[in-house]
Amino acid sequence: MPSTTPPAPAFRTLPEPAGLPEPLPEPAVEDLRLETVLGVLSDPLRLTIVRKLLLESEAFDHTCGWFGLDRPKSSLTHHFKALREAGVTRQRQYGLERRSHVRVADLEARFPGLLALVAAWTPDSN
Amino acid sequence: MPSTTPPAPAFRTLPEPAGLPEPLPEPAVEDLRLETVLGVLSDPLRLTIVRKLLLESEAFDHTCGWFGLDRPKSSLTHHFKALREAGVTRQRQYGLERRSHVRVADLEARFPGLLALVAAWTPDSN
DNA sequence: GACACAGTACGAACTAAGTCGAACTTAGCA
DNA sequence: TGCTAAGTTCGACTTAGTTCGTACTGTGTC
Repeated sequence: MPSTTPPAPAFRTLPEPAGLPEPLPEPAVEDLRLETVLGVLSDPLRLTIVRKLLLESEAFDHTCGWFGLDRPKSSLTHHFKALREAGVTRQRQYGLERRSHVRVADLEARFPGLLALVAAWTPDSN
Repeated sequence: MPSTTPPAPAFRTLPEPAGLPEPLPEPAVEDLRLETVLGVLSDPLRLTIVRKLLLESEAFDHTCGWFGLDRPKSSLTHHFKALREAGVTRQRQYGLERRSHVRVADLEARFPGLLALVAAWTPDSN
């Protein structure tokens, strides 16, 4: 065989900085529900958000604005809240900004392999 | 370590019998969409159906009645159709009966690991 | 204090999805 | 021929979710 594909890099996580604000209310790891997580990920905009966090993170967490999504702010609030309440992302308040990151370890523990599918997803056909 | 957990049994597939009727209309493997599949699996009843097919199949495919679901027939038709149109199950008409089975190979090819999550799912909490 | 800014909360309008009864279709069988 | 059973189709209703405008909250800055 000419070249072997690497095992599964998929995505990486950045180390958690010290002295972070408390996360906003979210479900505990053991309360994560597969049907809820799948439901919240069955939306292209939210898949885009999670995928971008997994593959293109430049920092530990990111504000809504960083994603460059062309939707009214109230719509974005709605989707980021849905992701957090399903347990897919964690949000922290930094002064004015509210930053999100994916709960990689928690999701891998409960639903191993799910995030790799999100990372491999592409918006358009295919 | 006392005992190593087996790699990933998860579920098995039964061989396809010869001379089956043509499958009902369904998306091709390359047309399977992650967001659609996740959406159709974000329902406890449909997760129950797919999980039961994966873990408790007694034959290659099964009728709606086999599942023992306590819902009106028109509701069941709706859910089985949703699963088929999302590409999760394949349905064939045998005389009066319409039997379903999971498209294991197709789903594993497109979304590896997804079915293992469904197989590991449990209806109530956790 | 006044302002700009990031984001939320609320609510209304709209859309998609679930639920299910009733009527229909079709195969098998007596 | 007519019954029965498996399942569909249709339509009405209900529920849940999306979208987004407007008003609001809280922080930092001048």
